[in-house]
This record gives sequence, structure tokens and C-alpha cells, in this order.
Amino acid sequence: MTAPITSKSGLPDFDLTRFLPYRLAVAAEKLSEGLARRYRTEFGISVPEWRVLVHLAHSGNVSVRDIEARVAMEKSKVSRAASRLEAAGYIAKEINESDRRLLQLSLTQKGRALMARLLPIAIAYQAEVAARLAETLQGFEAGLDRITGDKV
Amino acid sequence: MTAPITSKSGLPDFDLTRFLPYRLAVAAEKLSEGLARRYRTEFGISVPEWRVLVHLAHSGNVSVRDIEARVAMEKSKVSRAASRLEAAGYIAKEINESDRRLLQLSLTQKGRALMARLLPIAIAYQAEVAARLAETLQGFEAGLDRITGDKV
DNA sequence: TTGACACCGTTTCATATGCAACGAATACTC
DNA sequence: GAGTATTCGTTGCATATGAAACGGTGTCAA
Repeated sequence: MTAPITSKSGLPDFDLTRFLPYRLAVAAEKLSEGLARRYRTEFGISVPEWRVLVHLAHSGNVSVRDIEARVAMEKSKVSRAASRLEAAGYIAKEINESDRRLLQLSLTQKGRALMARLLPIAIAYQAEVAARLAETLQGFEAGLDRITGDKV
Repeated sequence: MTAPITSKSGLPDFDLTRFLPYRLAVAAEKLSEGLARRYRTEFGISVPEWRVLVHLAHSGNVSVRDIEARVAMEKSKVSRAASRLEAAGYIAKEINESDRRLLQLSLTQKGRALMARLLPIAIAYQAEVAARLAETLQGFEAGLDRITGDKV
């Protein structure tokens, strides 16, 4: 915007704590932290695994590619998360017979039971965060939309 | 807030794309992405290294512990970033003679020259982001403050 | 058909990470 | 002062990660 003001060091003044990429990274980590730890210690579920589970609960049979696109994770990350979830018995992998390149991932009964416990926790957490944001919630979400380009 | 509405699957309805920890993580990654890649490819600097450099440019001689506290990184992460920066000749490590447990990290001349190139890029990027947020910037930052607890 | 090309999911490889343990240095307590 | 506790920065270890390569499958055009 304006020309950088040089300090004694000859370098432009720059405050990391006001730098938006930094602030956002710190805030994101803080927001995930508590819930992620709880999911990990109580249920043995990581964040990538949680994202896969949520998408399966929400959308039924889905391919890895599908999840990759909708859940903002590399396909290798999705693949590994899915393998762990399968090993734990929470999801099933089947081959899509109409296109044998694709997988069909789906929740098992055990997986649905897990989600029946996880989802209410997430919903409550969302409510907590919203309460914390209070009157700033609307503006905050508007900013998020701008950044991710959902609503330009 | 309200009781979860059960869908056909018997699970509560839950949309990951409205979940604040998720949205924030995605937005944070998107915001860091472009700048981080540029710093990496053009200058060979990672995000942890960048944070250390900024703090040194801003605060002169500093210990690892100091950076850990102000820059939201594990001390091992700071330590490794500092070692890489020292190997690259951007910073100097000295022992603090008044407390020989502490290090004094400082920018070398080469490090200052690097920052003279990096900082204007960051400042311009910040301006870009602010422009993108436009009238939502203020509300967005207010929300960030709520989350990180800067201003309760 | 056959061949070139594109796509899907997994795996390999190099690197990054968090956590705990460690040695060195200092502070505290008696 | 001696012995214990604490702090600092580094490192070892197990795991997670992104990027590229790979085998298997499907598509398209001649």
C-alpha cells in the first residue's frame, strides 16, 4: 500500500503477528487442536481420517478421487487414511464394477456407530466456537468465503 | 444449538464445508500456499525458516525459546529451522555469555540482504489479501482475534 | 482390434513433524 | 557449598507428509 518505512536495521517494518497468512495458520491450528486431540486420544482418529469419515457419512458410496476433491486433501493422504480406516473396520472398500478403476468407499456398521458418537461432539464444538465468535461470526465467515472464493 | 436432525442413515446431518475448524484450515492453507511456494522455489526458504527470519529482523538478538513463544512453533522446529538458516549463512548462532544455556540468534549481512528481498514481497502479499477481503477485512480480523484470544 | 492417451488408487522416496529423552548450564533449597 | 530441580537447545525415534512413479483400467481414434 504505502512505501515501507525503513527501521534502524534498514529493513522494512514488518510485524508477523499482523500478517494474515500467519494469523490464519495460528488460528486454524488453535481451532483444530482441542477437538483433534480428543478424537485422537478417545477414538484413535486423525484429522485426515475424520474428514474421510465425515464425507462418507454425508455422501454414501464415494471414490477416493471424490473425497480428494471435496475434502481438500491429496489423494495419497486420502488413500492412506482410508486404508487405516478399513484396517480398523470403520469403512469398506469395494471395486466399482461399472468402472474398475474406481473404489466405492462406505461406512460399515461399526463406522456408523463411531460417527454416531463423533458427530454430536463436532456439532457441539461448532456451537462453542460460534458462541465464542458471537457477533463477529457473520463477518468472520464472510471473510472466509472471500479467501476460499466460495462467494466472490 | 438445536437438536441434530437425523437423516436416512440415522446419523446427524453434518456438513464439513460449514465446519469452522475445517474451513479455517482450508483457508489458512490457501493463503499460505502461494507465498510459501514462491519463497521455497525462489529463495529456498520454508515456512518455519521464514518465521524465524522475520522474528530476527524484527527483534534483533533472540534465543530459541524466545522465538518459540512468539512465533507459535515447537522449539525443535525452531531449532532445526535455525540450524538450516545457519548452514545457509543467513543467521549466526552465538552463546549468551550471561546465561550460557541460551543462544543469541542474529541475522548475518547475507540474512539482512535476503530479508530486504523477502519483506517487500510479504508486504505486497498482505496488501493483496487485504484488498481481496475488502470490506470484510475488519470483521474477519475481529473474528481472528476472538479465536486466538488476543482481544477477548 | 490396436495403439496412444488419460485416469484412479497405491506405493516409494526423501523430507518434515511432534514428542520424549538427553547433556549442559543455571537456579533453588537446605 | 552440595544436591536437587529446572531450563535451554539438540537429537533420536516413530510417524506423517507431498511429489513423483507405477500398475491397472478405461477411453478414444484410426
